[in-house]
Amino acid sequence: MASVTIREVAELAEVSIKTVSRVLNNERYVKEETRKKVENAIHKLGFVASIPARRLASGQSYTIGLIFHNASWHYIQDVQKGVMETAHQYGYSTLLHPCDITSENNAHGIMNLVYQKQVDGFIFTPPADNAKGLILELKNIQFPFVRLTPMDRESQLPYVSATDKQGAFDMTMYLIQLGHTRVGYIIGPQEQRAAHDRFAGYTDALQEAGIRFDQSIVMQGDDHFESGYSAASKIVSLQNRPTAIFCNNDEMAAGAMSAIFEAGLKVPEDISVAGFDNIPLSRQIWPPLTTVEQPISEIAEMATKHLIALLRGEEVECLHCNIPTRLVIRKSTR
Amino acid sequence: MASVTIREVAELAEVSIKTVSRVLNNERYVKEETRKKVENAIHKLGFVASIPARRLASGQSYTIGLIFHNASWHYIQDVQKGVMETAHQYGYSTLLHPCDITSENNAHGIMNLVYQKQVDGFIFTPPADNAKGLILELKNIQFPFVRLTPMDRESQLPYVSATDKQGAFDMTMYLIQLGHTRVGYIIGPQEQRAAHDRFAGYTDALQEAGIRFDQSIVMQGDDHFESGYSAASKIVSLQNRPTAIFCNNDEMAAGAMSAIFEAGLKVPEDISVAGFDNIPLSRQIWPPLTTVEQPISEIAEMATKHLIALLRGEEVECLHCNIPTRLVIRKSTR
DNA sequence: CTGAAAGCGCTTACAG
DNA sequence: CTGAAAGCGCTTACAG
Repeated sequence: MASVTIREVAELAEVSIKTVSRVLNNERYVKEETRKKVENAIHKLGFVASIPARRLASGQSYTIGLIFHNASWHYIQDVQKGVMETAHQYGYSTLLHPCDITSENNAHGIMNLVYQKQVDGFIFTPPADNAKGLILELKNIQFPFVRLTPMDRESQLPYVSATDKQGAFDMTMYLIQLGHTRVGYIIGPQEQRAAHDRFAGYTDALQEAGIRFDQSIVMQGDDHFESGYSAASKIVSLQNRPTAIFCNNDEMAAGAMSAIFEAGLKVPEDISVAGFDNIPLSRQIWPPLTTVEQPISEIAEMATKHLIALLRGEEVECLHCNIPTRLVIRKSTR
Repeated sequence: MASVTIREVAELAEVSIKTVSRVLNNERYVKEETRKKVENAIHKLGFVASIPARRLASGQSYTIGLIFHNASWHYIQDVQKGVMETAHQYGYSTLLHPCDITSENNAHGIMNLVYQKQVDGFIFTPPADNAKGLILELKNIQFPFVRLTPMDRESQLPYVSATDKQGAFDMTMYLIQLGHTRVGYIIGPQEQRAAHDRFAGYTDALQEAGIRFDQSIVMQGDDHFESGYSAASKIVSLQNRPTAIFCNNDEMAAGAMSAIFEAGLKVPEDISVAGFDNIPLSRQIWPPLTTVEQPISEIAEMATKHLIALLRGEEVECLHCNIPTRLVIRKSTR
C-alpha cells in the first residue's frame, strides 16, 4: 500500500518533481527527451498520481455535482448517463447528490459541497432548481452551474431545455389529423416548467385547429403512474369521453392505459393514448406507446459541456439551448 | 472564495489546530468548555472543513466505488440508491463507475481508482464481478470489496445474494398449484449466477411436483425486453404450447407478454406469465405482473454496511448473506 | 525548457 | 485533556 510518489519518479528520471508534474499534466515546454525519461520512470515504477493530492494543491475538485430530487431517480437515469459520460470525457468526475427539495435545509447540504471543495460546479435537474435562495446564493458568489429546464428563465443564467411546447403541439396536431376532435389531457406537476410548456403546446394546437378547449377532459397529474391511472379512470367514466388522451409523460400514459384496460376498453380501438419522453417503458408496454422523444441524454450532455466550458473559462456558444423533440409513432394511437 | 481554514478557527478559539481537528472529528478527550469555544468560533467564521485536505492527510478517501456493467443502468438503479443512502449515513461518499466488462482493460480503470486513492473499497454488481484477474489482484493486495450475487462463491470473499433458487422454486410451485402442468421458462444470461440459481429452482420444483422437464418449452434469453419477446414468440407458436411462462426477470416477462398479445392471445386467460425482481415496470404493464420480489435495495444496503465494517476494521456478522425473496401475486397469472 | 521553495488544509504520531 | 512538529503528494508562482 506504500505507493509510489512523484518524488520517486523524479529521482529515477533525474529531474525535478516539477518536471514530472509537467509531464503528468501534459504541459508544453518539456523537451521530448526529458518527457521520455519521465515517462519511462513512471512506467517502470508503476506510478499513478494521487487525485486527493492534486485536488488539494490545485484548489480544484475536477468534479461536477449533479443535483436532483430524491423522488425522481427514474427521470434522472438518462441525465446521469449523459452527465457522467461527458464529464469523464473531459477528465471530470461526477458527484451525485439526491436531495429533498421540499426540505428547507436542502440548500445547506448543497452549499456544503461548495465549501467543502467537493465540486467545481453544479448541474440541476428539475425541480431541484426551484430553490430560489440557493440559486441566488450561488449566483452571488459566482459559483458556476447549469440548469435543466428550469422554472424561471432569468436571462443571465445558462440552461438547457427541450422544445417541450413544440413537441406537445406536434403530438396534438398528429392526434387531430388522425381524426380526433376530443383529446383529453393529463397535466404534469405545476412546479415543473416542462409541464406548463407542454400544456401550452396542447392548447395552442387545439386553437390552431379550431377545436374548443374543454376543461372537463383535462386532469391534473403528478407524473407518476398512479396519477395517470386515476386521472384516466375519471376521464373514461365521463358521459362524453374523449377518443384520445395525451399525457404529460410516458409513465402517466402507462397508468392511463391500465385504467382504460381495467374499464374493459381497448387501446387504440376505443381510446388512443400518447405520452411524452420516450423512456424505455414506452416500448415495454402493450401496445407500445406513441410518444414525443425528449433527448434527455443529449440535453444532459450539452449542459455538461457548457458547465465545463465555464469551469475552464472558455467562451460558450449558446447561453440557452433548446434541444428539438420528435414524434415517435407506435401502436397506441390510431 | 478565500475560505476559512482550521488555522483561523484555532486562532479565534485560542487553541491549537489539533484541538479544532479533535472537535471536527468528534474525538473524545476534549474539555466541554474547549469544545464550546471551538464550536463558537466555527459558527462565527462559517467554517467548513475541506474534504480534499482531509483525504490527503488521512490517506483515506471515505469513498466507496460502485462498479457496474455499462449495460445494466436499469438494474443498477435500486442498488445505487441503497448504496448511496447507506454510505451517506455512515459518512461515506459513493463513486459510480460504469465499465465495460467485455473489455480487456476495464480492470485497469478499476485498479486506477485504487492507486489514485479515490476509493477505500468496492461494491461489485453482477456481472461486473466476473473479471477473475481483477478480483484476484484486489484480493492479493487485500483491498476490501463486497460482491452482489457473484458467479463464483469462493468462501473467503464476502458477498450478498437473494435466495434466488428458493424464490424461483416458490413461484414454480405456485404456478403448479394453480393447475399448470406445462410451465415454460425463459433463462437469464449464463454469466449471471442468479440465472443459474433461478433455473435450478424451477427444475427442482418440477421434479418435486413429479412433472417431467421439457426442454422444448425452455428458451435462452439475455434479460432484456427484446429477448423475452422473441423467446415467447417461439414458445407461443409451438404445437403444444405451455399454459404458463416463467421468466428470469420482469423485463423479459414484459417482452413475453407483448409477444403473447401480438399473437392474439390473452394474459392470463390463455397463458399465465410470471417474472422475477419486482421492478416498477412490473406494476406499470397490464395486466400487472405476478413476480418474485428481490429486495435489491436491501441487498445493496447490507453489502454497503458490510464493506464499511471492513473499512473500519470492525467485526462482521455474516460473511455471506442471503436476503429472502417473496412472491408478489398480481393479475398476470391464474 | 527546467527547478527550488513554499504552500494547499488538514491528520498522524508523539510528547506532555 | 492539549499542543508543536512533521508530513500527506501534489501544484502554484516565481526565477532563471
